[in-house]
Amino acid sequence: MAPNKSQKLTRSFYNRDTLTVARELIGRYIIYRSVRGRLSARIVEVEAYIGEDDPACHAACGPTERNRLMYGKPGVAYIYFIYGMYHCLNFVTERKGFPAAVLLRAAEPISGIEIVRANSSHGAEHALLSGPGKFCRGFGLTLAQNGLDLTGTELYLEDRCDPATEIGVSKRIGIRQGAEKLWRFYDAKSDAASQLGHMRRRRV
DNA sequence: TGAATGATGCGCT
DNA sequence: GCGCATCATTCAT
Repeated sequence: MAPNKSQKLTRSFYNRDTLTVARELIGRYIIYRSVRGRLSARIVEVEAYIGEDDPACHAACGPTERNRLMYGKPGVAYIYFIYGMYHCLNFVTERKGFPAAVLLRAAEPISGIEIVRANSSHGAEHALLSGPGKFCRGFGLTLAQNGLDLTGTELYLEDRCDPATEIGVSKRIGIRQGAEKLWRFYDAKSDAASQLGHMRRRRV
């Protein structure tokens, strides 16, 4: 059998229930063909933000210029600027008109690690992309990439998956409203996924 | 080992 | 003017 040529996830993948998409994103590979070279990483932590009824969702107060991509077609990158210095990357999900997205919170660097390290400046390899702000910093993603179509060639997810042996579920991190929803998914065995409190791993 | 805090700029009420 | 889907550093225990 010929080796599998890795395929891109299509728009129909994103055009589904957001929690399903979020769960299925764990273990997938994200590819970014940056001007500095090709970067890839394995996704290990995500969070879902779903609709105007979700008080933590950027669309909670209805459509604005900032969140308009969330109302658009699925399979698009929604990137926003936060806390004066960080960017966060989301994948828009569900049908056009319904605002929802999955926030990428952490990944394991796979290739282009030297570029990630140069963007990040310091830290252990497994920690380079372990956080939504750190991921965008390491990959070099900014508002300039906001709105990129994930079915294009610059930024996309591969169909290929290295599934987690154990997927954890928890409350979302860093929010106040809607904090009780268990809409965070992570690879429980990954060093790059942020662990919480008592689950924190011991040093080796 | 964990809690508190400063950095820093923009969107929105 | 306030609060924010963060992070690194400082401080307390």
